[in-house]
Amino acid sequence: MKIATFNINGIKARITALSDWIDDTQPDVAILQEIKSIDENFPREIFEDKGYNVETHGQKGFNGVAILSKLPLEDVSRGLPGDDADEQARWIEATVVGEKAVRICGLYLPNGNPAPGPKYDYKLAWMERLYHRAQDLLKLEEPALMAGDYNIIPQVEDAERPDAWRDDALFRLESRAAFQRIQNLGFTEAFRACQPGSGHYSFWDYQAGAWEKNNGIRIDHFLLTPQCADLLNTCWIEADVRGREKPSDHVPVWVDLAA
DNA sequence: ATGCCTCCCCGAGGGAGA
Repeated sequence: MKIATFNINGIKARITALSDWIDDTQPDVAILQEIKSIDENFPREIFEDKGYNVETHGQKGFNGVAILSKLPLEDVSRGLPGDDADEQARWIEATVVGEKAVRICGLYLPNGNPAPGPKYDYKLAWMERLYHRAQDLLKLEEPALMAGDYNIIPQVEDAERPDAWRDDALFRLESRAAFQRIQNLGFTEAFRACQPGSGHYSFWDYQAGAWEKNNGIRIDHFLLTPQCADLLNTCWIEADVRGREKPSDHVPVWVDLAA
């Protein structure tokens, strides 16, 4: 089962690029972030016509997540538990049943800048809720993954210019510690399990020729439960998508599971 | 980089992103 996570930076602006990418790569499951659309305006029929089931959790103007799947999406749940007052659409989960059942959680973790400040407090509080959801997922002892735009640069080798990010919400020690703390529960970070070394990025800013200079960061991740990690064949970043016509500023990250 | 683009809201210019 080939599963991709992709922050598309607006479904309206990315319909053509996303549609072409789906046609070319044929993911079994595509986990999307920043659809920037309410559910009613998401062009679901474009993807249904390609054979995908579509589940969205959108809101007006920004944020918004979705899952596309060739296999049925079962037991769909929207919103990260732990704060009923949180109105931001950043979490969706569903079960996909192939050779094995896999619980798929799609997430768009808050950016958190400027840090410190209320937006950074929201990021850390959201990560605390994520920690608790991760704990509950582990208790099921089943294949499950949490994938998406984490807005976390895990290590210095995940940025071309780490010094420029030192005090940024994506790289501050508190942010990285919160991400590591979730992994320490027993999750496998799929890309690092497959590929050591520096220079592998999933985001390049639109500004100042970041793509041309390869001034990127790696912030889109897969975390796998032990039962899911046992199924991991490979994980890779499809970086060349960033150089295509009218690209998102993120590129797809993939896992191939024996499921 | 105190944002050099891009996206959204709409139908001008501001908020948000990372």
